[in-house]
Amino acid sequence: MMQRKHRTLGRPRKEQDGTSTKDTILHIATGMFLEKGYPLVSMDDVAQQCDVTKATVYYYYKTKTDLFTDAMVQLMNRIHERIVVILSTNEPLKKQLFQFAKGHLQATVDIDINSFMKEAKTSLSQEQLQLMQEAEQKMYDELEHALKKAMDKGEIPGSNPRLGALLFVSMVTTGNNMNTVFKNSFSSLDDLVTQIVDFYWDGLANGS
Amino acid sequence: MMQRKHRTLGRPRKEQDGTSTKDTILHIATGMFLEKGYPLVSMDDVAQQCDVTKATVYYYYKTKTDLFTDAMVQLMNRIHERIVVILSTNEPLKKQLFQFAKGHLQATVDIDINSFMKEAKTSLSQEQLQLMQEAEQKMYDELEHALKKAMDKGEIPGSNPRLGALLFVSMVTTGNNMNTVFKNSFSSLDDLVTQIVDFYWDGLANGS
Amino acid sequence: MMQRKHRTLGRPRKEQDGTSTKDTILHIATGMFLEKGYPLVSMDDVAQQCDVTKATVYYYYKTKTDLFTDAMVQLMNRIHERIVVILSTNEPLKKQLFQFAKGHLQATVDIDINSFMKEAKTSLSQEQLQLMQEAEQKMYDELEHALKKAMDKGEIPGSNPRLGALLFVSMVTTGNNMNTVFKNSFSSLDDLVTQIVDFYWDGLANGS
Amino acid sequence: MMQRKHRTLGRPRKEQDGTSTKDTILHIATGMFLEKGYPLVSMDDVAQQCDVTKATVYYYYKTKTDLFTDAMVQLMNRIHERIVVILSTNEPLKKQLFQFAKGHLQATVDIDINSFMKEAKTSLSQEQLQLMQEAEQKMYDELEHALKKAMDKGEIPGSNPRLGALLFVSMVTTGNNMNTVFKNSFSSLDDLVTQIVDFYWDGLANGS
DNA sequence: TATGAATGAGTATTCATTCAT
DNA sequence: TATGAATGAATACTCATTCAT
Repeated sequence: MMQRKHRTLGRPRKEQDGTSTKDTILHIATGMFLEKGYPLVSMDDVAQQCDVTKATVYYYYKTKTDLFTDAMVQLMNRIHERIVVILSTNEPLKKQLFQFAKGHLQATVDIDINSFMKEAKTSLSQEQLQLMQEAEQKMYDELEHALKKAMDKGEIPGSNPRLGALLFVSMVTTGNNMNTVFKNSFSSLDDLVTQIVDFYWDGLANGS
Repeated sequence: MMQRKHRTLGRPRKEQDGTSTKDTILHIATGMFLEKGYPLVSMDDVAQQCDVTKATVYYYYKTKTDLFTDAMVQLMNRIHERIVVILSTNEPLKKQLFQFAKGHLQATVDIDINSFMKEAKTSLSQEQLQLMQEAEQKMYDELEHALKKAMDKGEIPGSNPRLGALLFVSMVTTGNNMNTVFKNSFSSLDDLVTQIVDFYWDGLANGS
Repeated sequence: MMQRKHRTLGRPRKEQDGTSTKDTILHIATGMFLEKGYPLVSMDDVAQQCDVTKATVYYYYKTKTDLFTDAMVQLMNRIHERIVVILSTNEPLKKQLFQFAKGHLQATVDIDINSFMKEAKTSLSQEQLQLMQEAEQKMYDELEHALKKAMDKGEIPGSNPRLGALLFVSMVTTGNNMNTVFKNSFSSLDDLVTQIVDFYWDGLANGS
Repeated sequence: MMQRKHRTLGRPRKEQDGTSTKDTILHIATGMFLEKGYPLVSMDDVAQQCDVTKATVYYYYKTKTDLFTDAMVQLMNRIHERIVVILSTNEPLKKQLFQFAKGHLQATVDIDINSFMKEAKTSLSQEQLQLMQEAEQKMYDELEHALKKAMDKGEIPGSNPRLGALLFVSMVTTGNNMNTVFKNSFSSLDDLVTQIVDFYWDGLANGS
């Protein structure tokens, strides 16, 4: 009862666990934005979840849109890195796609980038939007590049690689939502992922 | 206390253009929700766009979530009807899919049902959520049914028709967003739709 | 204790005394702005003084600057009317000036228009500033006009009437502040007003 | 814990340009207060303009009101000194007044002491208010003294010298504001100053 | 059927101030 | 001497909702 009801004024010592306050905020905020969407996350909420005051959040991020932009860009950069790692192996493309999809679906949160971009468009500054779009592009670029390489190698027939990249991400994202819509149809995550990748690979008309 | 304006009995009042106030509100609100998303549309906004007072909106819709639910359910029902019409023809499945996709892309607004449901989840009552989910299911049911029929007829090989339905909608929806991401790649709407449906049909590995 | 701790929700009856809520707010706000200056009056303060909620204040005045502008313009209009009344008599100019000065000094509050304009300049919109400046000009115009007429009639020698108007108001305003600075020197308000008008009339070098 | 940079003992540290940090802050803050008024200048603003951190400002000035008081007192002292210099010459009073007025008007900023005192009154401590008022009085004392001397010498007729001092300052200050109200009427600063001093000297009824 | 007036709870943001280093 | 981190309280403004008419 006497421990930390009222936090002491001024500056307490740095976090014990080595993570800076700024990173903590960014990390927690990212999760909240993903879970509830930009408009439904208030700075109050973020501060409370981070166990700091709102003023502290504002000390590190000048506006809510700044926090959001930072969170999203950093998130997309992390995804990008994962993509790079996966796609830089010598595995066949289909296996790489499987790994990417599985990783995406394993993330507890539902990362629907498109819906985020839309939500944000109304609120973000031009500059912030551009930052996010650049990070987004980088992700797709990587996938597109891998598809193109596979086409060049003859691994898959030639077609529009950009479209292929976008559609793949959209299908994987949909897989995430499926849990909600009809969870009981798939025995395991692997099963779901396999089916999605197969579908992507073979289309409706060429299934086994 | 008795000053109500004289009014023809029995017949609901109509505006000059034949639409009732209630319908006008629902119609306009639908558009606004689609354009900006649930949290960014205020009852004030709706009232203003409808050229009535906020109180009038509340006269017809008890809460904002009621308005939203009604709007979305009605929208999905309309889409459902359209699907029914398209899928009840004797055309080959692929052509039907093309027609559906094209209709979807022609709608100026970007109907990303999944992101909508997520946005709303926090705010809606259990009952309202269920209403919306039922309407959503009905849409997918129809598509799924058509896929199953095509499988039965041997038009396409057998596979998970539910998954097929979901993925098709996700791909078409993605097509809507493409304008933003890389607008310049397609000569026309038909071109885009064709490519998406082809991709859906043949997959990555079976392109022409 | 049970009477009006929590004011009932919804809309209570119109004010008993016939003044509309909007007027009450404007009136009270005017006094507060005059007393403390624009930045030191918060919308919360205003609401509290008016015994309504902040939301009610915003119901009538969309922004704080709107409220301020309205308050100042209305105030200057009132002063303008008083000037018109006083200057439209057939009394000699000096007596008219005396009456104006006395009325100004009798107002409990210290109306230092110049300082208000300065304070406001940072916060107001171009449009709002213009509204205030127009109201201000109208006041000075009236005085200037009276001076010019007196010059034409030969009541006073010709000189810059605009400058004369501005300086007169500045001197009268200073009289208001004198209470603070050296209150004990004047036996009565009439005494102070007389001395100021005399000074204005005769200057430093032509005193009795 | 011992890492203080080596430092010459005894002599207070100076910036390259010879002004101490404390003086820099005071100087810059003075300008900001004059330009925007007490409430509209934040400690953050001051720190930023001074290119130090807020904590540094607080290192030298315990509170914002302290900073303000110091700034204003020092400013009034400087003005006082200037008055002393001007009034201690053997020039005729009218010429001295002209010089004072011109100096006042040349200062880019609009020093309306009265409005400043009012703005501050709510925030300052009793002690701080007294400090400022003393500095203010000293200024007026000097002018009053000069007027009295001129009366004693018969240079001007006898009248209330305190009132004369106050009104003079008020008229000169008004001159400063005139730029805004009707800028185009005066060919030059000298012209404006001359007219004001003439008006002060001769009054409305004794112009040339 | 429709509305004007009012509200309580929130939302983003700012600010003076403190304190350990 | 100087600062980076943190805070509590305020500030302007919004919004879903209610109710008497």
